[in-house]
Amino acid sequence: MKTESANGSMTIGQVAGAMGVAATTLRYYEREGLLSPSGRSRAGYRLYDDRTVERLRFIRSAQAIGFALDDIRRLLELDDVGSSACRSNVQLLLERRLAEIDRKLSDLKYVRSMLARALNRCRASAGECAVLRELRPAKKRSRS
Amino acid sequence: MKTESANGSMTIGQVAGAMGVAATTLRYYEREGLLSPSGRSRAGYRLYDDRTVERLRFIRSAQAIGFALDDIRRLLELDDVGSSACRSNVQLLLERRLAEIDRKLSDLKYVRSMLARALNRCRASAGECAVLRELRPAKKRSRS
DNA sequence: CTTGACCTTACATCTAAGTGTAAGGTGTAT
DNA sequence: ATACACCTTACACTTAGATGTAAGGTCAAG
Repeated sequence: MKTESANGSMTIGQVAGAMGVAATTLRYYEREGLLSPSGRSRAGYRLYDDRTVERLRFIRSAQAIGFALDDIRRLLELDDVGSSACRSNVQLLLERRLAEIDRKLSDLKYVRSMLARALNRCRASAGECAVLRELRPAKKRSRS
Repeated sequence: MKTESANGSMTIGQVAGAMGVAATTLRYYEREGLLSPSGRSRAGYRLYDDRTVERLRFIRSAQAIGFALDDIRRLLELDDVGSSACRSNVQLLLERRLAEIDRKLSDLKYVRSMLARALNRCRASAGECAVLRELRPAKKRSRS
């Protein structure tokens, strides 16, 4: 197998390796209509180009923040229709999604502040815990 | 059933109604060790107080931004040990989680910018689409 | 010209997070 | 005292998002 990846055609394994996902996952995404290879080799191997990689990055990011593949597919379809199709409901859907993202953003900030508060309480309390002291026998404690 | 909810004891249905989750989901969370009722009535009904509601809010927020219940349980456990337990690994875990949240934050910003860009393209393109014009027959278009 | 890493399809299985169902107890309003 | 909304447990089922398995084709290297 040619190990070219800067070019516009990489195999499923190369994409998978580059993006840290399983090749089977890419086939799964294809079945679900999220990500098609740009073409096939004579032997039937899937061939991907750089646009596909970008698309995959979007999918994984959207997934990481809690979007279902089904939602993500719809978002990608919006992008796919390009400038040619009707826009009235597209706009509406995008606006709803942005609002949803902003809700997630505030959830994220809420959870973050909870954890940060816990971490502060943790750091504030007495410097070291008993177990940790046990593990470092020779070091004398600086402040009683 | 007494319909008191400002007090420190509400039934599962009241909590569920207030938070917009199914009562069965609360029982499920209990089985999974995320959320216990503060007590039981003589008849065996679960009774929840305001702290439980706060906890539920955290669970739902964390879930919304893509954390698994399993992770959330661990985070809640950190909080539960309070100031009494050993802290060495707790601190480490909190720091890792905060880093993860910050990663999610950048994913969120990335996806948000993609959608916002799409929305802008959408708004910029020709004002109205054909279907929308069809639907409003009597209104003359202001800028040909 | 065969070995071994990679690819193909099709189908079965797994996990997380619920949801549904059955069979029964509770509490209060009429 | 009975209807009705709500609660209980226990267990089966569902859905999303993969993962694993079987049976085979492809290709560069030795």
